[in-house]
Amino acid sequence: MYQPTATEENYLKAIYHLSNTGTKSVNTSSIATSMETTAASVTDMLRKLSDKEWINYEKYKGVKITRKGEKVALGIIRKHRLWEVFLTNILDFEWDEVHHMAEELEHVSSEELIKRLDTFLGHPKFDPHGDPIPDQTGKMESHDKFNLSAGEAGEKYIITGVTDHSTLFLKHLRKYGLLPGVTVSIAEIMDYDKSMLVKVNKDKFHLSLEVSKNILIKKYVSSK
Amino acid sequence: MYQPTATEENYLKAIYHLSNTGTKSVNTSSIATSMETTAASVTDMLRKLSDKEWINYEKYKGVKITRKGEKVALGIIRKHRLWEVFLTNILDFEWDEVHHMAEELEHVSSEELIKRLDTFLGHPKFDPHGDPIPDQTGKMESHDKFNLSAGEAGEKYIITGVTDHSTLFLKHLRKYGLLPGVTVSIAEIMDYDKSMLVKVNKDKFHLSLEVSKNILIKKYVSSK
DNA sequence: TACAATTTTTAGATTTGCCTAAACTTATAA
DNA sequence: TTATAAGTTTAGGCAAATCTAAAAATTGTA
Repeated sequence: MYQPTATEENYLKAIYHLSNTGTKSVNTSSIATSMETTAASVTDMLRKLSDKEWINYEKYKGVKITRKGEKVALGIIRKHRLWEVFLTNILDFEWDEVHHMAEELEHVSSEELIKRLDTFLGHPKFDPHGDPIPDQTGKMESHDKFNLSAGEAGEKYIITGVTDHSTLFLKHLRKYGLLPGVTVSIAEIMDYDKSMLVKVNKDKFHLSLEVSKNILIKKYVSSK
Repeated sequence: MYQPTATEENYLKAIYHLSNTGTKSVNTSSIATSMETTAASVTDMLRKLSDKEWINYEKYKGVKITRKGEKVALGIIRKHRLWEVFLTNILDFEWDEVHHMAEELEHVSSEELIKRLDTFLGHPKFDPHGDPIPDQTGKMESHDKFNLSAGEAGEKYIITGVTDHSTLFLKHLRKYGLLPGVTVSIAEIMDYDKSMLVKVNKDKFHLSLEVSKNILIKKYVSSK
């Protein structure tokens, strides 16, 4: 059993995320893009990760994360998301401010620390962006989410998350109060560009398809 | 202005601490000992720290920290001690468990994070071991402390800190409830070995000189 | 199918932080 | 005062993570 370096942890996290977007094996260049580095650097690292059995790697054939590697990745994702909850709920940061800090905090190694942080925060199931927090064994909730862009006029929904995690997008949504947990109803969907008029409390906003595609929702059901 | 690496921060912290124990300039081997590395490695690093003007370094003549370097060191010490308060007061760790975790957390870079943590914790002036926490400008309280070994029989004191920060010593004191803030009175001082009988609440303990030398106290004054 | 375009890997360097061994300074003691 | 001990620096190297440029493999297409 090896102790991954912070860099190795970041590669495994990236590979894990890329594995879950497409189903097939992940290729070098997509990792390079997501890590903002070169393909050559990725190849170097893939050999190392493979030696340590966190991935299965065959030259020119791409990468598949192993169960061991997935465990490492889920551990990091758990830490990242718990720290995000801490930063927003306890230190009052906005949801668009916490990512970078959590990227540093996630590499603090103590398991006991994260266990106690989890307890202190009340065992949260989702982070401020609506992403599920894995438990110590790596399990997490994944309640059926769909895009606001697929919602119907006249219907009422609850925001559960986002698919675009960029600061720009998160800030944009914050301006309208479009945060996880908030109830929105679709007043009207425009035929010509699929943009929509939505009602949040007493406010009405016009959302482009670009925006609604990146908001995740679930059906509204009264009382929880 | 350079951004120090975590390693550079650790060297500056060590040099700062060594500067405050003795008054003269710090030598290579004492840094090597405290960093648990070799003299050769230290020499390498001293050149780098000197280039960045965090220390004044002359070959064979030892090192003096500059005002710039002191600022870096105090920033790290501030972070370290605030995180220690967080770990003990909020996450309920014992005072002998927090050092290693704080060593990692102190290198998380966000200034805003530490500012908010400070506010959340209620602007504590001392860490769990009684060491003063520098404020944002580097200032800190340094209330006159003296060693329990210099206390007098019959007198009452309040524990304010320790000079030995080893886990072993801290655990030992915890067993007796000898923590900062606790009131102790000296019942008797043995002539032959300077060991003492102390009363803490209703309990009486025998403390060796070895132990009493490493406990810091102030005079007891009723109400506050 | 063959060759051009794309993707991936290799080769060779660089930087940071560390090491050992050897050389060099400074301090100490006969 | 000079030899030896103690402390410090230099030289040469290593591992991790990165880079650019060049070579090799794969893929796509005429």
